[in-house]
Amino acid sequence: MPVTIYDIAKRAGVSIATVSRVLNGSNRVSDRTKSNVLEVASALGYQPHVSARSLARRKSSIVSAVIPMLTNYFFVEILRGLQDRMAESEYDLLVFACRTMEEVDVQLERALQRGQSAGILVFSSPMSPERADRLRASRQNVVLVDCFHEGLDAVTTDNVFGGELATQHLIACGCRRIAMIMANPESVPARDRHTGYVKAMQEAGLPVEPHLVATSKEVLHHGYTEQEGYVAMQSLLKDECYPDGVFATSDIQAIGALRAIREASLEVPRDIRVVGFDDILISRHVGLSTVRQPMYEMGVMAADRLIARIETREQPRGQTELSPRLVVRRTTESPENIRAEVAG
Amino acid sequence: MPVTIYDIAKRAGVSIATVSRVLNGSNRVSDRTKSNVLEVASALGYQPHVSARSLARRKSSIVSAVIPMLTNYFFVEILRGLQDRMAESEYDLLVFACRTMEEVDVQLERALQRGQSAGILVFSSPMSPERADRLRASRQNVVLVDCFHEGLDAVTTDNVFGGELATQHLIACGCRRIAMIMANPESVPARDRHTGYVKAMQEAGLPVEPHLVATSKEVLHHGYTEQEGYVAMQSLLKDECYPDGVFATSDIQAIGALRAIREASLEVPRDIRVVGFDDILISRHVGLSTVRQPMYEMGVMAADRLIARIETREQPRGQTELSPRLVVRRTTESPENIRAEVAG
DNA sequence: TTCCCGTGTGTAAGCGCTTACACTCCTGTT
DNA sequence: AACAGGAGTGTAAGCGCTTACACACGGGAA
Repeated sequence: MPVTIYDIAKRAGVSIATVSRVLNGSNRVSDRTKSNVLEVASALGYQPHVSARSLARRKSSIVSAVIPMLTNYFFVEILRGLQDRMAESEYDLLVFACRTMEEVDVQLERALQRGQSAGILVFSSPMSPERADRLRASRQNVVLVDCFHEGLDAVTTDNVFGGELATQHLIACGCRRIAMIMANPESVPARDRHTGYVKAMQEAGLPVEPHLVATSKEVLHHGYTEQEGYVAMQSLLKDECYPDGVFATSDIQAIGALRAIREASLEVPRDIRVVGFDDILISRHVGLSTVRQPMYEMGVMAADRLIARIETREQPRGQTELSPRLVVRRTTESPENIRAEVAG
Repeated sequence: MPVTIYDIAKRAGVSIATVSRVLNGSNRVSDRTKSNVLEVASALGYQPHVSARSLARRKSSIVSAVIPMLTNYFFVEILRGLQDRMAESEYDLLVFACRTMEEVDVQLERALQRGQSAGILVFSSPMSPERADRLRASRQNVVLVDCFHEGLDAVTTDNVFGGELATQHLIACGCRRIAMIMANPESVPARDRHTGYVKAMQEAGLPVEPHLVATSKEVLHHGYTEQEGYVAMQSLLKDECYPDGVFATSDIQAIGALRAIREASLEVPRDIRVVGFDDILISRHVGLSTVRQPMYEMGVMAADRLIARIETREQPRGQTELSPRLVVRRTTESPENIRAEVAG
């Protein structure tokens, strides 16, 4: 049986109240007693009982995160930011990972059923009215990450802007027939990135041709997969007048696209330039130009948001939108530069 | 303030004991009362208070997992198996992710400090005597995953056998100068895979040449990175008499190696055959031959092990070793087959 | 009828901790 | 010398739940 504050109290010759006060850093204890108690506690190897503590304090130190597609580097990175910040504030992270989008509601329900978490984070899950209602009805502290609903706290990136950045960059590289590889339009970020694409094209006076947009119908991972990128690129290449630039809604799709291009014996960036989205680990090594999402920061911000909400219940909605950043690499460099690089 | 069993009791006209009994599925309650209570409970939207419950039951429903390098698909996949199984048994998963191996001890300490978890899972962390002692001293339920220590429960794969499988396969493909790309030897699995490599080479009567083993000294991720694989392969290619087969201790390293080979204008599998380890998602698309670890199953087994230990405290050590499996893809196929495939 | 026993329910004592309130000293005023 | 007030500590009442034990009731055996 583990050591309790009673054991410490007895051994230190004080009451449990005093022990508790010392452990909680109350200043209403004499220095002598304080150091004595601390000494005994560590000698006994005392570890507070989390459940008892949160029961008495009427607050939990556990935060639940519902994460679809954890296989995705993007989420892992957010998770890291989240956890780092949460740890600083003494919160622990319960992870409810879902493989598919259908599983989201199941896991969400599990997370809500636990009740009494300090808060819940929901990642990248399109907010149907039902889902949003369910979340609000739970009366728990909720923060959305990479998804949005007015009426709920959220941390997102400006995906429209990201789409613009990518497309403008391709245009600046001299591309004129710019294609887009879209994830499943169920995904709001995918739609937003497409909006940015259209906006940039129009601003540049380029025609937006529907057959240049390859849209995934895949349900699994909302089509954010290597395979879907590969297939999409293949279909784009069928056209004898193939595109000279491609913007994919994610790096992993872009990597699939690169494979299709290579297999078609075309060369990047000479024949086709490619820009992805996210900036996952491997992109740097593959030399993929991309729009970097500040993933780690998203985690940090989400944590801050949630903590703020937990500690001061009533407060205005907080909706943070972070800006993505263009990262230029080999897949959009001008061929001369690359030759120079290889030579150098 | 949330609904408690008192509210239900009052509304249903019974005592809290009865409510509790109903909620816990005790059969010592009449059917009438039972259905009545359940009705009231759901009408009120009752959600049990986890902390109160685990305090009263003297057992927690939370399991902590300490995971280094969660960025790695391997871990995510194990986590999935783990969580699926844990969920079935009503356990929730607290995740302590570490980016570097140094962080392991920090997170481990955090996990242990929580105390009163139902159990702790430690992933892929070399068991120094101190670490093992710390774990045992905590008197908590511990299961190691992908690492080993006599005296602690563990779920591992047979890495020596995996190394043999890979090497034997390369030999069977006709390779004679077989190189190995090693992660940091700090990693026990890496060492074991190397042992398997040596074994297979010797059994085939092939010389084990030290300069054919490129060993990473990288600390981050123990060298299980694309970049380290890339660099290692480059160094192997410096030799004018370069290898005709390469076994890498992980797929991600193998992918780095493929890039180096491509950049050296050599062709896989014609000039060099490559085998990885793990079978991460992308390997299938890249066509990388590999030794598949049953990741999901590892998670499931680890969960089973831990649950067994939790529910029946004293019992013999349980150490499960799973067998990896060879997966043959393009990077080791004979060139004719590939031509056939492309044609077909 | 009396006794026994099984069934269903209530009472109350915790689980380990926090914290309001009460109390005891001790110091510094007046 | 009497007393106010603050510092330090203890007592006890919870937090929401589980569960041992007690008890009431009814039916069957004697």
